[in-house]
Amino acid sequence: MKRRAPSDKSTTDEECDDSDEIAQNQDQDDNSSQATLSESDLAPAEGGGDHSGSGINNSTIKTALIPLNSPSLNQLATSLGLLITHSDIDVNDVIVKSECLPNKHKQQHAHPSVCHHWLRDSAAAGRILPIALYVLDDYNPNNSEDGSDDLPPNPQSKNACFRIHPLNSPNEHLVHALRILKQDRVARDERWNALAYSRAAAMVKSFPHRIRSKDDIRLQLSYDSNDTVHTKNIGEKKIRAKIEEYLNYGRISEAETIQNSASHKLYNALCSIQGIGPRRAYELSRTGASSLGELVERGSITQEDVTLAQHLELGIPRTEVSSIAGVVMENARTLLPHPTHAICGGYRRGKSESNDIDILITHHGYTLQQMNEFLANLARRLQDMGFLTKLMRQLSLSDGHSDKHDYQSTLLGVVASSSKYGTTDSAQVTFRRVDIIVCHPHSFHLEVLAWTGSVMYERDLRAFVKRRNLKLNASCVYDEHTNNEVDLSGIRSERHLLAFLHLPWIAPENRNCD
DNA sequence: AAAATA
DNA sequence: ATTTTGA
DNA sequence: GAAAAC
Repeated sequence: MKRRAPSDKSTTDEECDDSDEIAQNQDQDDNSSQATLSESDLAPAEGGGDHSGSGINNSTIKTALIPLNSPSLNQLATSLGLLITHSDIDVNDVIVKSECLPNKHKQQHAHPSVCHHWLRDSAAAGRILPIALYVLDDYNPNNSEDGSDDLPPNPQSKNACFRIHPLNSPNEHLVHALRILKQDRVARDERWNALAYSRAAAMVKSFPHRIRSKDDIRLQLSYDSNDTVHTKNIGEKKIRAKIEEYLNYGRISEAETIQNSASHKLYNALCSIQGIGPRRAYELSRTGASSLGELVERGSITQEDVTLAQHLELGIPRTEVSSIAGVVMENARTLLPHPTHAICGGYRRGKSESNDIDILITHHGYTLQQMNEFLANLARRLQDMGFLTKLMRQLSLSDGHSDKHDYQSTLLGVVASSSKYGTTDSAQVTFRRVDIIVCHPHSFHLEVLAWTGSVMYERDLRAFVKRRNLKLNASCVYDEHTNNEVDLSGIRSERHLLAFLHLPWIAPENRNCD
């Protein structure tokens, strides 16, 4: 994913063909975004007792940010005896100070109660969520599977997985400048600073209109009592200053300096080499060398690596992505009757050029074990025919099954893609990075979600569900405390999955947060 | 570097 | 003021 | 166990 140099100027529109084989049709009644609170939702939280604490006991004081434009939430908060005060940061928001149970951890209550995250999450979702997932006692995912209606996106959310991030932003320049700053922080091994810039860039990317002045930002966001604009993920100190500089002068001088520095260029070149990540690139780029060539001569890297990197740096047009996937699937079908597959990654997000090709394959009625064996066979087949030329992650294909079923379910490799009209024979081959992933059919939609990205979308997705004590990875969802896996066999589509997780449906083309 | 928590 | 930041 | 991979 990071393989893309700063010049990520995605060339424009190309109908993102929806030849996704994943069914994501789902009837949603789009009625009530002004959800009403059903009795059953409220009941468990009302332990009884007097008013000012009503049900929620008097341990700690937590705060939650709630948008004012959600009257039902305010009403709800009041009915629970929560204190609502105006924040001095943000006029459109209020701070709810609630007496709330300590979140997580073991509890020995006689009656069910919800953690304060419920309120905050409801605020984030812009609507009142069912409490089932927030009940602190035994959580049973099956009795809360109500959600076949999409939640609306929330442009003001701090979480990328609630916002819309189209492929092309009207503020591409600013976003690009922020990304350069991000890259620089990565290069300096300042991981968290880099994350902050990524978040800020994603936030800007989600603005639907061109920003020319602070007033433009106000239109989408909120301001505090001092008439100062405040935007989530854009702090008051550093990043705010950079953006103001941009608004005033049309550029961020630090970004330009970075972009012109030789060490920055060398660092990026190094990172594009397989097996060299931030750490080694950092080390090598400060050995005094000024070019890759020099490092090759010193023996730090090989010419072969450099040449391969040059191939892999080239964007892959959509047509080629689907034709490569076609070759893979054609061979897959000789080993497996009717596979289900999806092309994920940037392709699914609608990018006109991809950095690599992510193909996800499953099969109804197969176990993960069987899928893994299938993948090993597929790998061998693709290698034998000379299509798959390199395996980055070696699959141990000890054909005699030695108990140790150490087959893997992801294949990271390189294929030789003959650029179609290659009139000339040998020379017209381009090497492309391909990831082939197999999974259990029950986790298919979750895998699709995970392999579609973007990185920031995934990050915020997982951060968000974690606050409900759910852990999510590419292949399963489970309860953090009980370690019980959530049964996903009833999930019919990626969209259904998102509804199940109480997340809004963001079309893949709008997950381009990075 | 920013936001959440204590 | 300290902790968290995706898995 | 660190780095790199997604």
